[in-house]
Amino acid sequence: MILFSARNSFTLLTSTSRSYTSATLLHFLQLSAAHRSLRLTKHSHTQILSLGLTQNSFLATKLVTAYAICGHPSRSRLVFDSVEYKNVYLHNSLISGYAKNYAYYEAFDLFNDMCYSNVSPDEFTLATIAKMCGDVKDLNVGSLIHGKIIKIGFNEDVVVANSLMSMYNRCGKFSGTKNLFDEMPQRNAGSWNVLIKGYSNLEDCSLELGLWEIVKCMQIDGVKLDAFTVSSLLSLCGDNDDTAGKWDYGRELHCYIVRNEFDLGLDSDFHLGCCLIDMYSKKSDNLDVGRRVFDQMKRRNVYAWTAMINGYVQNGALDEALVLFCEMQVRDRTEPNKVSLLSVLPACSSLVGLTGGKQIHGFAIRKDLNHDLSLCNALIDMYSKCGSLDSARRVFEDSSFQKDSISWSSMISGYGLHGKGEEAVLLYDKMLSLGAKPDMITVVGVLSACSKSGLINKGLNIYDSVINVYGINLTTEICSCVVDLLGRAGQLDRAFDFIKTMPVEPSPSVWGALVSASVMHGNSEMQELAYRFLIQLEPDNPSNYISLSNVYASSKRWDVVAKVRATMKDRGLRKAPGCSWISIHDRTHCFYVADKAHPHSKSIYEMLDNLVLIMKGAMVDR
DNA sequence: CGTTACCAAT
Repeated sequence: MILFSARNSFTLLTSTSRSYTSATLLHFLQLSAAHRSLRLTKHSHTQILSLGLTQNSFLATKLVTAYAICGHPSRSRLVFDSVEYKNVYLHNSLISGYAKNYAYYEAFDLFNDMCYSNVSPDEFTLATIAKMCGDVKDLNVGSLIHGKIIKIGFNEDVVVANSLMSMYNRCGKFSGTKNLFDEMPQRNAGSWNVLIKGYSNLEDCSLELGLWEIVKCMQIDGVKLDAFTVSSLLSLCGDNDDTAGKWDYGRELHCYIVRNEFDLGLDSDFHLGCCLIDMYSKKSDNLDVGRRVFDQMKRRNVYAWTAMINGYVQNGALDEALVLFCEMQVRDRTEPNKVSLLSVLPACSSLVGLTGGKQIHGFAIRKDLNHDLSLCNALIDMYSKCGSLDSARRVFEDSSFQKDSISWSSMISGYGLHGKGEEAVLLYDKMLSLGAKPDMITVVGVLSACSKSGLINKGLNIYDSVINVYGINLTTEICSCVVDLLGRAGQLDRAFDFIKTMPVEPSPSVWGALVSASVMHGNSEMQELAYRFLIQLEPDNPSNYISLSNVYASSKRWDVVAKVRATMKDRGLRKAPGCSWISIHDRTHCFYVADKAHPHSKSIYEMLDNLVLIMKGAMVDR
C-alpha cells in the first residue's frame, strides 16, 4: 500500500517535472524520506541537479536527511560538500544523519569542524550531540558538552535539557538526570519521560514504589501523559501473580488510554497497542484482553502481529500462535520480520511441527535472514526438538554466522535430547578447545546429556571442572543435574548429602531428581522423604500427590494412599490427565490413557497390540 | 514559501 502511493508521486514527478518548483521537490524529498526510498531520493536528486538547484539550502538539507534515512550517509556527505555556503541547517542534518547511521566518529568530527568554523552550533546541534554521547555512553564527553551548553546558554531549552538528561541516564548517572530535572525552568512530557526512564532503570527495587508518585506529580505539574509515557509505564508492568509489590498499574493505564481516546494502530501509536498486548500477555489470565486490544486496533503492523503471536507462544497457546502467523500474511498481507520468525519457531518446536519449522527456515533463506545469530540458534533448537538432529547440525555448521554460547548450548542439548551423550561431550570438549567459555546453560546441557546416556563419571568430572576451572555459579538446574548423576550411579546418600550442603535453595526439580533416582534403585524410604520435601515446596502441584500415593500403593499401604488422596481433595487439587499427540497432515491427534475417542481407535489399538507382540518377540530372541 | 533536534522500541 505504502509503496504504491510513493510510486504514484514519482510518476507524477517524472512526467511533468519541467513545471516543478523547489517547493514541490521539497515535498517529494519529504516523501522519499518518509518511505525510506533510495530510488525516489536519487530521482529527486537528479531533478535538483538538472534544474540547477544544487545551491538551494532547503533542498540540500532535505536531501542530506533523505539519504541518511535511506542508510547512505556517504551520499549525504557528497551533497554536503557540494554546497558552497553551508549554514547551520545543513550541518545539523548531516550530524544527525551520521548519528542515525551509527557513524559517531564522523558526527563528532563534523561537530568539531563546526566549532572552529564561522557557523556556530545551535540548540538543534547540541541536542543531537548530547544524545550521541548517551548512545556511545561517554560520560566524559557528555559532561564537556553539558559545560559547553551552559556556557552558550542553551541549558534552558527543554529539548536540549531532555537530551542531556537522557545522556546521563544512558551513562548510568541518574543523579545527573535528577539534578538537571530539578533545575529546569519548564518541563514538557519528554522531560518527565526521561526522568521516569532513569528512575525505572535503577537497580534498587524499593524505589519502584515511588514511580506512581512521579506520575501523579507529573499530572499535578499540569503535564499530560503522552503515548511515550504510557507505553514506557506499560512495559514496566510485570506479572502480578507471584511477586507481591511488583509494579502493576496495567489496567489503570489501559483506562487512561481509553479515557483520553489515544489511537491504537495509527502510525506513531502502533507502539502503544503493542505495549498493551505485551502487558496483558504477561498477566497469565488476561491474554484474551490482549487479543481484544489487538482486534480493536484500527490497523495492525508487523510489530502488532508479532506482539500478539508472542503473547500466545508465551502462554502456551501454540495453535493460536501458528494460526495468527498464517493470518497475518494471508489476511493482512503483512510480511513477517526476523522477530516474528523468532516468536513462532518455539511453537513449532513444542508442537513438533517439523514441516512448519522447515517452511520458516525456507522463508528465512529467501529473506536472507538465515545468517542471523539468534535465528540460527532458534532453528538449531527447533530442528533438534522436532527430531531432525542432522538438520540442526547443518545449521550449526553454517560458517556464515558467528556462533555464541547459545549456539553451542542448543546443539549440545540437542544431542542430549536424542540420547547421544558421547557426541554431546565431544562437542562440549570442542567448544572448550576453541576457547569458548561455557555458561550455566551449556553446563546443564552437557550434564543432562551425560545423565541420559549413563556417562556418570564423565558428567561428575565435567561438574568438578566447571566449578573449579571456569568458576561457574551454581544454579538449581545444575544442582538437579548433579543429583541426577549421583542418583543414577546409585549413590543416593551422597546425592542427599549434596542437597543438604549445596549453596542454593533446593528447587522442586532437585527433589524430583532424587525421587526418580530412588524409584530407579528401589529405595522407597528415600523416595518418600524426597516427596515430602517436594510437597512442602509445591503444595498445589497435584502431580506430587499422585506420585506419592503411587509410592504407597506399590507397597500396598492403602490407608496412607487414601489419606494422601483426601488431602488432595481438601485442597481442591485435580490432576489433569497426561496425553500424547502426533501431527499428521496438519491435524493434531491427542491420546489420553485408555482413550477410545479417536475415530480410528479400533485399528490403532490393533496395531499397538501387534507392535507389543513384535517387541516381546524381540526380547525373547535376545 | 520551506530545512535541522529530545523522550519508548515488538
